[in-house]
Amino acid sequence: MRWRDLKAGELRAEHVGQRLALAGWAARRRDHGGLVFIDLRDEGGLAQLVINPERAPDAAEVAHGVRNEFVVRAQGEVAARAPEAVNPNLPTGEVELQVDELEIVSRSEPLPFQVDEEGVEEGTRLRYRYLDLRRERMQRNLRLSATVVAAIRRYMDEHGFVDVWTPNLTKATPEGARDFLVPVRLQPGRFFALPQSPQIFKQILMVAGLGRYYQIATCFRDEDLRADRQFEFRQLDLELSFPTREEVWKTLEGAVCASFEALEREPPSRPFQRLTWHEAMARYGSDKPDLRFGLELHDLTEETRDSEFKVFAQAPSVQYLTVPQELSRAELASLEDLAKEWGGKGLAYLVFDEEGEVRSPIAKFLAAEVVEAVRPEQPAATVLFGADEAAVVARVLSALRNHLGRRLGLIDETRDEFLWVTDFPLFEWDEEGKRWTFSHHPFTGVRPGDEGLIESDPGRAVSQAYDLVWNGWELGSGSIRIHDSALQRRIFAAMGISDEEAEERFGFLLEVLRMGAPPHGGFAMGLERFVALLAGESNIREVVAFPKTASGSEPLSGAPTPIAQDILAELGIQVLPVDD
RNA sequence: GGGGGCGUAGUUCAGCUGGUUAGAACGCCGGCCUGUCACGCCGGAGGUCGCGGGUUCGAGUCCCGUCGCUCCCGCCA
Repeated sequence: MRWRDLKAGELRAEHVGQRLALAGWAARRRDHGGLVFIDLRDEGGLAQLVINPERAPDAAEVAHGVRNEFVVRAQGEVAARAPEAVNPNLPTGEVELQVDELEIVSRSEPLPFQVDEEGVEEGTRLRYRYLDLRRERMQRNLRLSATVVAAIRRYMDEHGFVDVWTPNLTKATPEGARDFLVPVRLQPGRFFALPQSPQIFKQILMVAGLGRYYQIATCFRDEDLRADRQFEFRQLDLELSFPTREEVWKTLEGAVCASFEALEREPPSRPFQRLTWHEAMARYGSDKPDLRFGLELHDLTEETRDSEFKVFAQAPSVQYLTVPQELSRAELASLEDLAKEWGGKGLAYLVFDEEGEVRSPIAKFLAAEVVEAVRPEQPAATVLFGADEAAVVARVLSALRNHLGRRLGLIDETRDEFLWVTDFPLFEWDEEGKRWTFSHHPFTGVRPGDEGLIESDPGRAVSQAYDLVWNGWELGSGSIRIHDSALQRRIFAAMGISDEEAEERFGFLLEVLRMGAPPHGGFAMGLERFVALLAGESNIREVVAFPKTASGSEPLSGAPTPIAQDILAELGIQVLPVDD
């Protein structure tokens, strides 16, 4: 016996007159005492079953006992609905199945929430994820995700990239994110780490002569979770030998556009825009600016160096952005709260009214030239200032810019702005460790000509790293790598890693680089972020089948759990109390 | 590690300056109903107000602690 001859959602006028079987879940039952209607749902959609006691008394008896989310199988004849009975809201709305036989295949307890209900708390949804995933939105997101992955694979395969599986049990790397560790029974006291990324392996594959590698790679990072961060996530990981940056970018642009096309959407225009990191920081205060709106930052450090307003005069950086309307006192107060939340000490502002008159607590301290320098072209505007360390100013004004962009409706939601941010600094200063550390990862190439700066002026050295940004979301990053062992050692040395230490941690990589390493470079794009944006979701949990909560547990299974003493003992592990 | 928000029926929520028996909708159970599609009508069950402590004659409401969920900062090579 076939369970079904057709998916419920595929029932159409062309099937009228056919006898066939449908199977699925009873989404709703409308029991008129005599006639019973059941909305049958399966992976294809909804179709209406009609059970008429005059036609099928046994089936009607069964139908009265059907409840929401029972699994049922119905056999009958497809019939056209009377014109007044057509449901224009359903693709199957012109037809229905006149049921002869109805069978309850599987019963269901009353559900903790209704499948068609909106707004159920996420904790409840995750606890009963199998019910949550029955919902149209989640079905759509999982299918969209599969379509995108298939499109990316097809694109990579067609462009000569070899899909290579790299290990999930790898060597712990003390740098970077915290590792998830895996004990080994055969070697008690030793641990594998789950990969934060296949970075080193893909570089080794280039030395091995693969030429072009890619993988849909699962990565693990034991860091705090966010709307756009999970413990484990997938990335489109790729690497090329003898590439230019443009070739890497072209590959990613191709994979992105192939994804749009697979979803039958207008792909973004190529090549994507490019900004250097310095430009991005200067104009937007962010290395992942949302380019769908303006509100650019402007520098005022020079003009306020000798200002009577000490806050400005003493600040290493003074910048401002101009909001094209008069903001109220209350709005300014809430913006100040936001500024403080992001590390600012306060929020200085000038409000220009319709007549161009200035209203501000600080106006009297500012030289007339300064006020004139920031005076907006149109009256009725507010100028917001940041004055602090350059990094703090950037962070605060960028947060204000994003907030105001949304709040004032400046964002054109119909636009898609893809952006390459290039020329990141090679190092950044680690205030805590009082040393230079890499800003991307330690294998990132140096801009040709900047090698001398590694020792003489590390902060000014520019890397060959680049990020891909879509509407203010960082999709991923990559770089042209170091393929020279000696240069790699200099990078380690600049970060205060001794030769011995470098040998201990990365010796195998240094060795690889000594045996005919071709120039290489690549990229890693976060798949869940990409898919979430394509799906119009602002949280990647909405495109992950079984995500972890923000506190790092998985409500359906209850993981993680404690492990029995005897099992731990076999691994040579003793659990100590952890103080928070 | 830090800051903000939320927690009342199975679900989504209401519940005022502390005051009698904590309400609504949907869902669930029973009854009626032959063209509904959020079917309709009648009736019913269902609550440790997250948990613990405190203040008070009296706490869903105020205070302290704690747990869970969530957003953000730090962190995320």
